Amino acid sequence: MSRKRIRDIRNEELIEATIVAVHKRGYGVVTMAEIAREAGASAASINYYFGSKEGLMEATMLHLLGKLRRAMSEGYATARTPRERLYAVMDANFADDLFTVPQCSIWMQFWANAPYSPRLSRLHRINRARVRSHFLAELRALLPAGQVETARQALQCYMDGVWLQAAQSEEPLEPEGARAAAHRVVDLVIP
Amino acid sequence: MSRKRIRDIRNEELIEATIVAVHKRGYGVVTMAEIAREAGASAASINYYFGSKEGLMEATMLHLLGKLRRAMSEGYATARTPRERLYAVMDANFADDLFTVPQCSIWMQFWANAPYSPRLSRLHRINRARVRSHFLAELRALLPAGQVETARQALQCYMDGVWLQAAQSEEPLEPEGARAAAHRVVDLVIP
DNA sequence: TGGTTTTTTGAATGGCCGTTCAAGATTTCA
DNA sequence: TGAAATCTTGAACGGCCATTCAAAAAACCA
Repeated sequence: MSRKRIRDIRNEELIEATIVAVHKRGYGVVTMAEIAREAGASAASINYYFGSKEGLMEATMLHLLGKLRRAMSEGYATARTPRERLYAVMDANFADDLFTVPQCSIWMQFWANAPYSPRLSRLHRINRARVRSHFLAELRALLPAGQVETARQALQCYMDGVWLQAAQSEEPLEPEGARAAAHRVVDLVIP
Repeated sequence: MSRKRIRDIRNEELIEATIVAVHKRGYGVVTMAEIAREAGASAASINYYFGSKEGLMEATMLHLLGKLRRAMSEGYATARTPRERLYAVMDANFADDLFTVPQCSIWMQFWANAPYSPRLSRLHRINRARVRSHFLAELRALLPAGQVETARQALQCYMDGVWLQAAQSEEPLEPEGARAAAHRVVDLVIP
């Protein structure tokens, strides 16, 4: 029991430290030593737990993707109509505990590096396909077939674009405002 | 005369090589030697012309931003109505000689690294503000004041999102299709 | 053509980083 | 409690890279 615990605690601590350190310095520049310092540990212990720098990055993204997936499932559980489910997808992406500058930063770094790392690009593909199919399922119930794909692209690209912009922000974000704006965009696309 | 020429020729060659090399390997990972090899030159000569790796990146982005600005000006010259000018902004962003995988890759790397480089973030701010004001000017003529900001965000984030997605593509892009899709999105937002 | 300026580069410099490993500290549990 | 398993880390290793510099090569011009 305890054997599992320590590993889990360290994993979480190191992943949190990774998010902060990568946000501060950038994926390509941050060093193992900096991440370790952020976590109050040593660079060697990161390799003990994650095997390599790339392994740590993969674990960090897995952590964030899981958070996103869970947030989306929760929203789906209470939404009753297709439109409410579209809102729910947006709300999950702009949830209070996801839509923060450090996490948007990480996402940005993730996107930028996915093309050069098979392990990251695999995660990227899976996540994107999942969001895409959620959108399509709801839009098909709301729009004539010919408009579904345009609307999906508009909404999905909008979400990515908002994150991209958020990663550049020098002030704390306003998740509530982002959700409200996203709802208005949904309403714009689905009159 | 010739003195100017050689410098200009090398600048252009090295910038083209930078686009290709960064696309292949990623900004954070690509080395001066790789860029030099792509250009058929030596790493030392890059420093002779650009002073440093950061200088080269700045010059490369300046080059791309210039291309975008010129494409946008040209489109504006022939557009007659606000809606046509919105199309023109989109068409410039998805122009044949801009909307290619290597160039979208560079843009992605640019976005990801802007927060960590004052020189890059300055360029980023300037460009974003310019696009923003173009959008606002046209949208104000087409929508009630209360809807302008939502529509602007929808369109601008859409553009960024499309580039973000394009940077991940493993096949050549279809600029014509992207422009058509962008027009449909404009029509969705401005009925 | 010959001297001057501009361009090019190979080699040297100085530094940094991810990973490994052995040894020590801590925790576990019989 | 004491041996075994787990965790932690300082130090060392091997490698790589941006930048500099002196000297050669090329271009220019009088």
